Amino acid sequence: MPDPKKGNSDGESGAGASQKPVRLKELAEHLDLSPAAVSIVLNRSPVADSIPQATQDRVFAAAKELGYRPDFLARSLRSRRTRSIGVLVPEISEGYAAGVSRGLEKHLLSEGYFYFIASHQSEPELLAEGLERLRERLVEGFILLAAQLKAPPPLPTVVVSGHRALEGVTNVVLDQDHAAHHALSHLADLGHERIAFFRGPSNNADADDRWRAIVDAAATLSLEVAPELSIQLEGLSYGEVFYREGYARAKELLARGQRFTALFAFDDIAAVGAMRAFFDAGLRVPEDISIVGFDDIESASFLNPSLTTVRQPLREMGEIAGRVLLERLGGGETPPQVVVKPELVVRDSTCPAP
Amino acid sequence: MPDPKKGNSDGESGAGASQKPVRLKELAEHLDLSPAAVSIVLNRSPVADSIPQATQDRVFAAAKELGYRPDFLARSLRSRRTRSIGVLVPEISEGYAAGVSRGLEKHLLSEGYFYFIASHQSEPELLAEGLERLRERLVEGFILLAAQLKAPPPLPTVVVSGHRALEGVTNVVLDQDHAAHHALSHLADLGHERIAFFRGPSNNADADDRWRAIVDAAATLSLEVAPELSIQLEGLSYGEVFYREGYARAKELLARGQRFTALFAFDDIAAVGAMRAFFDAGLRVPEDISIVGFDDIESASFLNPSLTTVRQPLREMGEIAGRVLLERLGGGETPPQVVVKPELVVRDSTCPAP
DNA sequence: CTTCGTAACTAATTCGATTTAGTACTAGCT
DNA sequence: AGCTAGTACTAAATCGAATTAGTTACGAAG
Repeated sequence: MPDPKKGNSDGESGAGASQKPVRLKELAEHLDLSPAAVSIVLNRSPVADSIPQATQDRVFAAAKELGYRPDFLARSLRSRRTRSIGVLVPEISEGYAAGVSRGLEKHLLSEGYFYFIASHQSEPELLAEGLERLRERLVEGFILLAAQLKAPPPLPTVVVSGHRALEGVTNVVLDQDHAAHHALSHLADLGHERIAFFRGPSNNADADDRWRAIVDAAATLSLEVAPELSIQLEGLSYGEVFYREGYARAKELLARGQRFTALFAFDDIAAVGAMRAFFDAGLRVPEDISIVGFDDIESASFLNPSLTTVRQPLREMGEIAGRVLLERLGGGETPPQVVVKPELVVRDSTCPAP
Repeated sequence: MPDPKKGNSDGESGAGASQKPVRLKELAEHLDLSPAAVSIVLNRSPVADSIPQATQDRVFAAAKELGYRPDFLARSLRSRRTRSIGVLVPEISEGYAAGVSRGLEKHLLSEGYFYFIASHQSEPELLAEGLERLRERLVEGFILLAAQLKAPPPLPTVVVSGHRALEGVTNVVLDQDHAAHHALSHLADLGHERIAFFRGPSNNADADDRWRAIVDAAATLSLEVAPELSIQLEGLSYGEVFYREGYARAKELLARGQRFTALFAFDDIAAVGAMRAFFDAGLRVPEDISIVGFDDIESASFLNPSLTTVRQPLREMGEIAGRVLLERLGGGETPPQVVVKPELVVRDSTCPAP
């Protein structure tokens, strides 16, 4: 006799009712076939060639009718493929990471990959722990943002803004030399000679390379990088806001009492903070001080004044990271490095030196 | 004779070498015990009481020595628990979603949960598909941001900014009435009578509720909500920037030629866009037009002028979402709604009406 | 001296799909 | 008739751990 569970002969009851999923075995019984046969058909495995089309059609029809979905865990356990990747970002927040993250989805989702995300706060221990925990979950690869890896990770990895060549790792990096040259020659053209610099925090993957590029470019342009105008930004403790750091360091810069007519900030966020500090000190931007940022975050063109900045194609870098990792996972070879080009976006925060 | 693979008798070779993981079976053989016994000890299952402490110590020591990590898939397949949750946000980007996302990690990671994240672009079909794909991956629950659910999802769910009461769903919402009242009474106190409004896009979960709250609050304060000053923001197509929408709608507002002295924008991003439009039209903020935003995004206090806004405790809302979901998953009861309070942050974008 | 109880385990099943090695049957060829 | 070659499948092993139902050995109680 029929037991008193709610009868649902339709497999696909629209409402989000949580009826228990159909299993391969049940589907097979329904079809009067073995689970093996059904699996073979559904996965279009090579052996399926010998199975007549009529049967195959029956199988697909029944699978659809009963709403069969292979169990992800069982399948992954067997195939050792999870179609998942792990993403570690410095901080889930505005600015840089947000820009890159937007690009990640593009290729991944359409290929059936999902990603776990977590933050590493620019701390090596957190990064290492994140890698380990994600590996336990059998992700197939990593995408890391602004991470300073010491050793090659155990899985295919793409690092956005990674400057160390490591076995099995593809670095997606901006051409920092071009970037620095663009920014500084723009300032030089405007007649700026006393230029202040925000140097990136030591725990930032781009900081050293960008600084080196700045020093090189300055030399080429016969500009001075004055130590008394160079400010080292500090990394943030968890949850702090980087705008504040730009603000504080700009105040410090002003307190030094040194004359300068322009600031090249490490990134847009710090630039915005600095701009605020200059306003608070009664200075005008750009009339008294020109500011060049870095990144071209979404808000950059809407600020007051709008921000002249070196544009990193953040979103594109995210897309590249996703695509390159997929290629790797698909067995393709990938280069140790992909270099993307920056672009100087001149807006209203720069003008000729006073 | 030993085969020519690199000998590693130490289980824990520091470098990220990808030696194949130790299995329960191997560990058991090493210990000269059955896999069952080892499993029982390691999981501290009740039956372990009858196993002498000495043996237990041996097991733990050996597990550590060999670097044994239970296979996540095998374990999950058996236990039907994945310690994963699914997060769907409107867009991985600056502003609202970034703020909330920052709060999510707090409780989840420390409890061993990771989350998949994907965007739903405020489109019901993408949301539904995301839910389905994530469910296939056997996430244990969902956290949704600004999602408009039609039907209750099949798993424990927390919706941040969800205004529909649904079975099994906890909504974390802002008290929109307080928010509207704060903002409008601030403007009323400053003598503003002709106030323009940006109404949220129809695909935004907060839009209707907030608009209703605004209309109610205006009535209470005897303020007029003039149709000719009310502008409907449009939802965005994939990848667009919301600043631009604020900018465009503000231009449209100006083009109507109606006098107004203040704007209450749907959110900070739209407010920033509008501010830019006003500047471009030769208007001053706040002297000619006061602006009140909504959210208090990270940059709000660093803008020029800094933005008066209704603060949503975004990060806290994220934390709450994570905590509440964990409680649910742990078997606890959770309320259908958690209401958080807004706060008016008065900065420099508002001043007495001209 | 048998029986019971318990300590200390182990064997076997289960989770749900994939995959390899077979098997039964038919058709064709000599 | 006997043999091969397909065709259309199925049975059983596998992935790696968790769990239930036993099993063995030993000491104590009757």
